[in-house]
Amino acid sequence: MTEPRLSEQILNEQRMADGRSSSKCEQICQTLRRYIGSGQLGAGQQLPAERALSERFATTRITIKEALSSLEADGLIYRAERRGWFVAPPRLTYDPAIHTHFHQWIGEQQRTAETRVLAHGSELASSELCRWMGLEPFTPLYEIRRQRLIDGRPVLHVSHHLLASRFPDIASAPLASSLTELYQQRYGIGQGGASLEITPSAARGAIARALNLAEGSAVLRLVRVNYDERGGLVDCDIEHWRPDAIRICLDTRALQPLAGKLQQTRLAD
Amino acid sequence: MTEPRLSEQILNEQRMADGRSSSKCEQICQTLRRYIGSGQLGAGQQLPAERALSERFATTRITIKEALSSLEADGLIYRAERRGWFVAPPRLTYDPAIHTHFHQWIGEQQRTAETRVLAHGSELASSELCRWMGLEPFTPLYEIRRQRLIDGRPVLHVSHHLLASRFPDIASAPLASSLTELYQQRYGIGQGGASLEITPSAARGAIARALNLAEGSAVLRLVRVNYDERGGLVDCDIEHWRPDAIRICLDTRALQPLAGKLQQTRLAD
DNA sequence: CCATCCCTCTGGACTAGGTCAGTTAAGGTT
DNA sequence: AACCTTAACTGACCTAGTCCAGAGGGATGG
Repeated sequence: MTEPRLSEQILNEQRMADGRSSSKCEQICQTLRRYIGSGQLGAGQQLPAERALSERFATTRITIKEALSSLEADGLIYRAERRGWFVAPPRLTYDPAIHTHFHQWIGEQQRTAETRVLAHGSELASSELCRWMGLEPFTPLYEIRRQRLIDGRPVLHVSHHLLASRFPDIASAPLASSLTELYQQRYGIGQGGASLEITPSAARGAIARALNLAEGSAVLRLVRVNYDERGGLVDCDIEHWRPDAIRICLDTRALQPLAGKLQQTRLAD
Repeated sequence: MTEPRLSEQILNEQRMADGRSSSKCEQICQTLRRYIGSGQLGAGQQLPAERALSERFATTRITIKEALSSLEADGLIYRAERRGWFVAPPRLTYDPAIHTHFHQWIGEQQRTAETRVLAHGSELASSELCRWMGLEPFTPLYEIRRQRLIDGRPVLHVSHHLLASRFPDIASAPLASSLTELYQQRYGIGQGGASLEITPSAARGAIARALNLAEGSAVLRLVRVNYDERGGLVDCDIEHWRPDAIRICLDTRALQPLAGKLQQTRLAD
């Protein structure tokens, strides 16, 4: 038997995982994980302060911090800047193919949504936007930066970049509600699919602040270029999600019959 | 003017970002970022040791570590356990709709690929697998754990779970090459789309070791349930990617004409 | 009733070291 | 040429604090 077999190898691994005295940091993680898993710490509940935990686990705050960061990366807990650590609520399911209104979509998952406009104004397309949207340099755009909260917790920072030519007088519109609806009702522009780019990234500056995250902590970046029903360019959304807040689900079975068409579109870009 | 305007607000922010003396950690990040951006540190090149950096930046190793971790989260650099820090190569582009063979796909992006079998053997479907694959409890499966390397660097840990009934005598097959090809040539099973779930997660145990990552560091988990051309279930892959190694791209424009069908499929599940 | 001040609690950021365990390459041995 | 030993070097992981700034609650004053 030259090949390793699961029955031997994986059992060994499990034995190791159980038997081997793992690092202190990992022990703390496991303990907290069990508390959360068993429901002794419920969703939304606050954890003891870092200082308190470091005493109870007989270690320093740095080690506790590392353990908490690790659980945070896993999406089990989240931090609220200078307020404490909390058990994370379940993730939202995001299906890029079904683009309904944010508030409706959240409502369907029995959660409450809120949108705040951070800033908005005219701009010229940056080189990155030109690449994503396939634009000429110096194309005028209109930028809208928004923050979205679920159950009172900020989970998303979006920067919308609209084709200025298609959205005259957008500044006077109500920007805190659904843009999809606004596009449809005021400009007669409907949804006709999008091209997406999903990249694990790090939060910096305004984005970190908007999401209550530390500088440089991991986020999920989602660049979304939206098209109308006739395939015309509409806008580009740069979304930064708290990594614990979502799960992206999609199904390529429906795509299959059009694979040829898709590849043509890609080559044409 | 009650609404905030980008021209004021965002410029202020930029001024702040420039003018405000940011944290030491952030300064280190920026300096290294510039070195990498300008090409003074090229892809694959090793950074000075943490101790050396802490001297040059006149700070402690903990601060340096934090800065490096932050750049790691961004995908600019990566660590090789106890060997040092290196500038990360460009990300691979992963299109879930176009499922070609791993080695071919990597080759197209001018990189070299390698696959290692870690373990394999029979198993019974876990409760999670039952949920993802829509199986009855106690369904026999065959698990194959593999590690995939690009340009010699481990970037992916996959755990394949095949329907044992469809793959008799799989243990004797060459598992280090393409499974897609094996399915087709030996079992006459082709690719007919998949359902995906993308979740930011944390690496633990064997996965962290296989990817040369620290316990609890961020990874991208991709659960992929594959179907054949007639919509029959084939297998489920649980992929854990180094977050700096990929970028997921997809296009829902091709999906649009079939949106009705997709929703039906979803409801039927 | 409401605004304001202040005080306490929280995490954020940092210093200044330490020990331990893999990795690696150079040198020596067979 | 193939193997082993060794020592230097690396990050991993840890201790034991300090100081700071934001968040929030309670007391106070209008």
